[in-house]
Amino acid sequence: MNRELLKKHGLKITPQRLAVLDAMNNLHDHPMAECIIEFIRKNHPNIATGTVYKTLDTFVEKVIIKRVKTDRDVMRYDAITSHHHHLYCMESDRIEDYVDEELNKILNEYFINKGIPNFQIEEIKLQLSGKFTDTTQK
Amino acid sequence: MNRELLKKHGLKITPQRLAVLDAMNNLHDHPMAECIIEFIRKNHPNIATGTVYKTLDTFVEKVIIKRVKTDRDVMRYDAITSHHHHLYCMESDRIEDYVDEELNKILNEYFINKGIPNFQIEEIKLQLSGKFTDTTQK
DNA sequence: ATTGCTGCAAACTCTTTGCAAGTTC
DNA sequence: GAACTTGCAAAGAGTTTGCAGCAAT
Repeated sequence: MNRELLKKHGLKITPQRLAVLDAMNNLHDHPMAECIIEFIRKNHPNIATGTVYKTLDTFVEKVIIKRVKTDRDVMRYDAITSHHHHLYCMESDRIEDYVDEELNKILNEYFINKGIPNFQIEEIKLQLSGKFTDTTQK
Repeated sequence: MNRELLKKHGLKITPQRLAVLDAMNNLHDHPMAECIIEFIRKNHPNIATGTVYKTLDTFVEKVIIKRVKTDRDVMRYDAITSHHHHLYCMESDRIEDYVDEELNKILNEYFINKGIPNFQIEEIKLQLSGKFTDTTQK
């Protein structure tokens, strides 16, 4: 539950923070701040832009969410779930998660054996660029 | 040579464009626009900020360079060389190229066999986040 | 001569900041 | 009541745009 999530990270429980978490749970497509604000304002019309940005920053700091960025556009945010990669279409600017444990295993083993000089790996993330071939636009 | 590169892409050869290309050749660390401008102004003090941005956009369009973006900061640019991945340190914000043909081969084979439903892959790129363990700060 | 490019400055977008007033624990 | 959080509005950074004049072909 969201209240416990906040408590766990030593954050005070406020309607604004709950609203941002709620938005993150409901907006699945790596929303940008603007979408999050728009979503929240439906039920909570007076929330300030600055508050949402501050809240998102706080959550990023506490690793409740992560930032995502493509080569083209503004900041987006990603609720933390399992370790996943991104499928990205340049044309539509759509981003989808891609989870593949088999791939993670291969990559982990590969780098454990090989290593990289002067670099200690903490996270391996793929960005697969290309085109979505389904018709349902998200 | 830079002049031929421009000609090949149907772009007029101008001192400003040559200067941007020269900067890209000399600045190896995925420079941001600001650094590029600063570099160029050493020899070419009157170049306009807007011109550099326009030139970079033109080059991105013609695929002479690419955009790179981390989760934190501004746009950076990357001279096109061979297919490479990125090592990225969150602390220092440093980015290095990582070239690994063996890895590319493994990834290509993996995805040729496996495929992704509703997605046609055009490019596979890794971002390896972690820490640089050498002392020479770039 | 034609087309394309540059410089300039103003405008724009997204994000951050400062602070007084209000909430949460 | 102490510490933190919010709303607001203004400022900031980075980037884009419009256009008159200039340069390249």
